[in-house]
This record gives sequence, C-alpha cells and structure tokens, in this order.
Amino acid sequence: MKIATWNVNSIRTRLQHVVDWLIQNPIDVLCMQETKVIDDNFPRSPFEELGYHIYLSGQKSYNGVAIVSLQPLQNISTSFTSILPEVSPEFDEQKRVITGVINGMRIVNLYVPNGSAVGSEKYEYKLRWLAMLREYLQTLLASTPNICMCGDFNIALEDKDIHEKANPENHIMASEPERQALRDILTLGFADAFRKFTSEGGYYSWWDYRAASFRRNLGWRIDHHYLTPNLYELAKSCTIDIVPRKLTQPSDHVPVILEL
Amino acid sequence: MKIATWNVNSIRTRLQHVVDWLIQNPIDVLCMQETKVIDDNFPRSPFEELGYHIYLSGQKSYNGVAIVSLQPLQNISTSFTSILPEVSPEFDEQKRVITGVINGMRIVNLYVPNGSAVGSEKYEYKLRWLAMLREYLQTLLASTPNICMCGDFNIALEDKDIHEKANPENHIMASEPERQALRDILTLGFADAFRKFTSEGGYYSWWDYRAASFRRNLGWRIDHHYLTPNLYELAKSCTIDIVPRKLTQPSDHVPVILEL
DNA sequence: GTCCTGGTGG
DNA sequence: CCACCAGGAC
Repeated sequence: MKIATWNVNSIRTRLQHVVDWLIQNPIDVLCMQETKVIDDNFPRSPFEELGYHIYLSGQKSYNGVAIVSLQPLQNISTSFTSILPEVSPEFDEQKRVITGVINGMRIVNLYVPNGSAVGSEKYEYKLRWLAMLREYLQTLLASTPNICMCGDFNIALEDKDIHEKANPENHIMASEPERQALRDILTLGFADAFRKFTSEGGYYSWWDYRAASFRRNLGWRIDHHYLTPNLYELAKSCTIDIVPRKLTQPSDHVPVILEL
Repeated sequence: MKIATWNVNSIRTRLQHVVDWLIQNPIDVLCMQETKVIDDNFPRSPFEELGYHIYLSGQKSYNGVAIVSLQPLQNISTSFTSILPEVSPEFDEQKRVITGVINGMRIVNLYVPNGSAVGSEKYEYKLRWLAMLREYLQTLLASTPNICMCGDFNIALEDKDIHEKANPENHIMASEPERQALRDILTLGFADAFRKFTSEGGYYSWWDYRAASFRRNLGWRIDHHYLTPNLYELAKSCTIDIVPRKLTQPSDHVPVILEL
C-alpha cells in the first residue's frame, strides 16, 4: 500500500493539483497539511468521487490536517488532550494532528509548528509542542505498536537534507534544539523511511516561494515518514515526487510517497 | 476606423481576455477604464507586440484609464486642471480621463464616477464631476470641434437601456439629476452613436457580477460613444460585443465598438 | 512569493 | 460576485 504526505498550502487553492495527482498516482492514504479550511468548507466531493473516505481537523486560515483513504480508518483522533488529558489545551487550539488506524497500523498525520525564527516565541512553542508530541506518541505506542508518523515536520535532521547555500547553524528548521527534540521522539522507536533507501543528500520536499528557490533547487527535506521497526522492515520504497512543484500556482511542498 | 471602449475591471487580471479580443477584432483605438494599475506596472509589451501605442493615466487599486492606438495620438492630456486651470484639484486625484488627437479628431476616454447610492457623498461628487466635465468639454470643443467622447458613463439615459427588473426611479445610474447632468453635456453638441443605428431597448454593456445578472440578462447600457455632428454623420456602425462576458473571469462590462 | 483575513468599492 | 489593499504567516 502507498501512504503519501503532502503539505498542500490551502486545499481549496490546490484542489485541482491534488485531485490530478491522485488520479495519476495510485495512493491508498494521503495525509495533507495546511489545508487552511474549516471542516464544513472542505471540498469533499472530488475526493469522494475518487472513492476516498475523508477525515478532517481544520481551522480557518492557518494549519489544518486531513487524511483521505480508500479504506476506512478506525479510531480517529484529532486532539492531544483526548489522549493526554493532562496536556495544556493550547496544543489543541491549532489543528496540527489527525490519526487513525488501518490494518492494525496507526497513521499519525502531523503539521509541526514552523517556529518562525530561532529564539522567538513561536520557536519556544515549537519546542514545547515537540516535547508534548513525545508524550503523546508514547501513549499511542502503548496501545498500537505499529505507527506510521508522517507530515510536515519543519525540521531537517541532517545538513545533507538542506541545500548548500543555507547555513544550517542556528537556522529555523535546523537548529540543534529542534533536531534534538525530534531525535528524542525518534528514540521512542521510529526510523526515517526515506533513509532506508537513499543515503545521499540533495533530496528536498520543500522550496521557499521566494528567491526562485525551486528553479535554483534551494530546497529542504522537511516532510517525512517515520516508522516503527516492523513497518520499517516492511517498507518497499520512499520517494519524493517533485513534478507538482513545476505546475502553475504550486504548493511550496511536494508529496512524499511511502510504499509498504 | 474602429474605436472601442471597454471597462476591463483591472487590466492585469483581464490582460489575456483583452489581448485575445484585440487579435480577434481589428480595432484601431481601444479606450479602457478601470485599469487599476499605476503606469509603471501597466502590461505594455502585449500591446506593443500587437503594434499599439500606449497612453496611460493610472492609479493604484481604483479607476485608471488607458488608450491603445495603432496610429500615434497627438496632444495627450490626462488632467482636468491643465485644460481648466480654475477647476478644483480634487478632480485630478482620481484618474478618470485621458484624451488625445488622431486624424484631427479628439478622443476623450472617460470613467465617470459610479456614485454609489443616490444622495450619498459619492453621488454628490458624481454630479459635481459631471458639471465640471461640461466645462472641460466646452474648452476642448473650442480648439477641436470633432470629438469622440467614449467610456463608462455609469449612466443609462433611457429606461429602455435598463433591464425590466430594475426600477430606474431614483436608482443610481438612472436618477433624474444624473441623467440631466449628462443631457446638459450632450447639448454641447454630442449624440449617442449607438442610437444612430438601434432604436430598440434591451441592449446592455454591463451586468452586475452579483445575482447571476448576465445569465438572466439583467443588464444596463452605460458604456457609450458620444459624437459631435460631423463624426456622427460619418458613423458607420456601433455595436456591443457580449462574447467576452461569457468567458471565465470576465469583466462585468463588455466592449462597445464604433466604426467611422 | 503565495497564501490567508477582513475591509472597501463596484 | 469580483477585484483591490494592508497586514500577517511561512
């Protein structure tokens, strides 16, 4: 089966790109981020016409995550507090997580905070959010040991995931505290599916809209699939499809496809 | 020769429609209104590639007029105060007039204020603007007796220029003070080119974007060519091309074409 | 650069 | 309904 993750940067603006891509690419589960729409206004029918079940956690303007799946998902959850009652309700105000179970595997679709600039208030929120996420995943793992966690992590763990013109040191999405927070999560038992198949750098999933970044290939690999051991063993491929970034009015991110 | 007037409602948004229309329609002079762009940002090259000279009086966001002409124009003017030094400078803040001479004929391209609602401050401005326009034209006529005045007048002079569902009485664009102000201008020696050839009603040049007005043909004829006697005699046809209103993302106005 | 909102203008 | 802006986010 194929599980893809794609930060679509507004599902309403990108609807035709996403639908066309799904028609061209046989995807079982598509995890989207930055849908930027409340659930009532999500464009359901184009996905339903392709046979997808739809699971949503959206808000106005910002954030918002969605999963569309050919098979139905069980045990959907869209909040942190329902899994971790003691956690601050601030983490559920922004819609950044949706999870459900398919074939005994839990899919966790995440939109990690961007963090703005190192040292900013939003940066501190990102680090607190990642610490909270660790607790959340620990709880989930206790009941479902097989987890495919994917989404826009807004973190590049290695310098080879970042184009050469950037200086990763103290850069948002590359700073050591962010990387450490993500590594602390992975030590729960997750591994990067992409790195099972590809060890070289120069593969990117996001290019800033500004400064002609895509034309100059100044990208970052910040969209990931992290798998628990059994799933990692099963992984058959993990690839980045840069074609949709070449269309007119593209998302700044491209889809990453995991095959299990 | 053919002289067309078209309120394009943003030349940048409508560029492809206008260029395609010019390629399909052999127009010598196109007068545009509501270009909504400062002169530095006007998309010059598509017109230049078609062989047009370009004359501009634009502003940010609102209003803005332009003439493109296969032959060059002489004696361009884009202000009221330069013709009528005693007039209030408020009338030059909004870019609503551009005029130039071709073959001894002066073309005056106008975007008359909309007036918002009868009795409003904008309505009073419209009436003052029209009174000022009369003086302006009187001055122009003294040096150039042959004038083709065209543009978006935001006035329908007769009830048959307005769809049946509207109640013209005290309606903006149809109120008696507006009509009288326009008639006072026409008594300087102008006649409606369209009415030389067509006496029936039901011909419209503008349909509101709202309420599916075009589909229901709830239109108004508010875009006109007014000609001085010699030119009126020479007029060969005056037609409205509603085809561009059927395209996707159309202007709410369509071109009106005068043939001399 | 491209997206969103909320506001104005029509 | 459609276009513009400013301001914020990324």
